[in-house]
Amino acid sequence: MAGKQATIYDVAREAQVSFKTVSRALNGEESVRPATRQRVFDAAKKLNYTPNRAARRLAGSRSYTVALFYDGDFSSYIAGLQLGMIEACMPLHYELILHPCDIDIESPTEDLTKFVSQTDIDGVVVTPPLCDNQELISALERLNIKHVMISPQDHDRGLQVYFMEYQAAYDLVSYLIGLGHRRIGFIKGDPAHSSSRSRYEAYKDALRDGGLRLDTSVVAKGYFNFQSGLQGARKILNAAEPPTAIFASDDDTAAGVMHYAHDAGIEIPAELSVAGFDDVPISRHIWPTLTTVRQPIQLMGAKAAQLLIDAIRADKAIKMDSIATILEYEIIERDSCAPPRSASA
Amino acid sequence: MAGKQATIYDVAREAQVSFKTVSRALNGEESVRPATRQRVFDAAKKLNYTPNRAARRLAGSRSYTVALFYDGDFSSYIAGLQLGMIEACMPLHYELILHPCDIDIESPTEDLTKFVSQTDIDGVVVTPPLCDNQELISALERLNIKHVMISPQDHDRGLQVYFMEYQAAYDLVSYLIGLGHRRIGFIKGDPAHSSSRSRYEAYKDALRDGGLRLDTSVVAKGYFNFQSGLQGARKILNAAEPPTAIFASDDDTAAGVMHYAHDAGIEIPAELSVAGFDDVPISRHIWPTLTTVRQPIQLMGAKAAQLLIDAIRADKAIKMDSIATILEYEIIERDSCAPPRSASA
DNA sequence: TGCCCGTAAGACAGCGCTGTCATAAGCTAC
DNA sequence: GTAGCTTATGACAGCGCTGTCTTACGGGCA
Repeated sequence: MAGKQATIYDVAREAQVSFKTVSRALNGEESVRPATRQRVFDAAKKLNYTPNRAARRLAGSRSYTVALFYDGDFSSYIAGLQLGMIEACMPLHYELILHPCDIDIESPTEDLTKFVSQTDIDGVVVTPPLCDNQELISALERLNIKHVMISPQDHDRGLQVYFMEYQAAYDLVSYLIGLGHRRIGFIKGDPAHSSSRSRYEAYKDALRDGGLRLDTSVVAKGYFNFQSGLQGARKILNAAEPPTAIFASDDDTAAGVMHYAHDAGIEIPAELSVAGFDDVPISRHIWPTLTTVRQPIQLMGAKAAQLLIDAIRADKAIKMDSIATILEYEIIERDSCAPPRSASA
Repeated sequence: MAGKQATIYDVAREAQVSFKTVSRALNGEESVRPATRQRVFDAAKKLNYTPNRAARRLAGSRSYTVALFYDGDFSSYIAGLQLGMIEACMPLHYELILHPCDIDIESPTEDLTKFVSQTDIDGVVVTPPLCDNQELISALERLNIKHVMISPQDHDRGLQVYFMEYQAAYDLVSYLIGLGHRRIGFIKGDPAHSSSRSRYEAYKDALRDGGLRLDTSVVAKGYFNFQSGLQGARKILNAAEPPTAIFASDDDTAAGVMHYAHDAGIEIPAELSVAGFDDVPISRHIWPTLTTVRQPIQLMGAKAAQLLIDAIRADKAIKMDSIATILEYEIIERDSCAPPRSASA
């Protein structure tokens, strides 16, 4: 049954090295010969060894714990990042703590400072829009807390994981244009998120490159949620000259657009094409199924955690060269987009 | 910044006793003179002392960590439980670990045994369907690991948190009958979950009590997912005598039903009423919005964590009698249900 | 051949607590 | 006043690791 948990001494005996060497090998420190390292790994595996977290924390200056710092609801986006992070943390024997930033009560920076001093974490993954909060990022740098940003605006500073948002949005709008749409509406994302801006820029650029002109009467503000979709659709579809397609900045917003269209008796995709962004589960469950861009969310979480832990370890161990990890996206064609009626007629 | 954390030695010096006496006083052990105890408390307070958890864990027998044990996807149901648990654990200085049970690779019992031996957790919250796995629950009892079950089948064994599933489902079906429906279809939940059975029983009982007869040609199997809804709807709506309403065992399934109906050109709710169960976000985003039963998921998580930690702390007497927390549910009326056409005509 | 130096591995001292045992202090009973 | 007991307090040894210092080894170079 549960037997006794193997200790570092057991592994040391098995691998015929001192326990300190086991510690070094397992923590990815430099000065261990590859052959020795392998022996240690084999022994650890054979004994099914897991380091005792309490002991590591007590003895070391590190806590072997990283945090996921987010703001707002625990959305499926955050859930996906969390799963990816757990996946990456587990084999490296790191723990993950979730930290919802209580932005209503105090500034993110204060909240973070308090949190870090209380929990003694080694690093943090910062999600949008917090990763674009200059004050917060500066505080992290000042406190010398390792951090990885997810999809930040500024790609030249710090550790980060992102994918080509602009390019993805550009491709999606181009796809709609390719379908024959000449009037394409847009619902913006939350202005606090930098990706909102890049998606909007991509939309404008794709229109221009497709020979179409920007008409702000079919552009609505939004906040990456269902409500925004509802309201944005109301504005856009009641414009003097309504569009034949709407690109919503995320899937929840797109769901809102579709909801409004259904209520108004507008057929999708015959009368209106709708495209979203993210590929969260709802995009598959909604009717008709939603054409969208797949963000590799879980993978981003995993990469972020890896990058973070590498950085933490690099303080005294193997140095990592990569600063940014750029991931692939994919346009998922489903049923909510089709050529406009005028084109097919 | 965060100053240096005071240790037990600092408190001992301040209170002019040995550090062991501090430990005793602070842990509420018997043999400490009241005056001494008071001195220790005052000193601890003055220095703003908090015991170091890593050290306690290492030296003592407890880990101050609990786990959430689940099987399958990280659904919004699990996410809700997690949030509730975090909420309850934080103020009690307990940590939460997520543990997805790798049911494909090995038996839940093996997986759990390995997990427990590796992580040294003090307790675990077990979600459906794992909480109905007799072997697993017996293993927990045998290993003397404190555990709380969420919505288990057997309400007479162990610690648990649940709400009146049967009653809720009964009420929902009665509501449909009250609307005038005489033929009501049903899509079952995953047979591995005990709640699937109670929902089905409730459906049958409500039909009977409403003077309707059970017709298995409008009952379909299901697995608490979108696909099941799609398939179940195909079977039920193509029956010789299709129903005017369908009660799906959960919201995802209901979303599948609605999807199929839309594809088939069946109007909701004019031609078909659809009801779900759970009140997950999709029920509000789908069109039309879904009538469902709200489970207090997050609250269940919080209560479960509380119950668990209480049990851990009260370790002295191992109580085998069950302690249950029963929570309230609520029927949420939205747009997917209406009187059947025949009744309104 | 001998010296220097870099690299791999070991020795050892804690980290801040808890558990166990030993001891000092107090208290009763004669 | 002292044996015989209870109760309060202290001493001490770890828990299983990490950090730092030290040593053993081997290769390059004059």
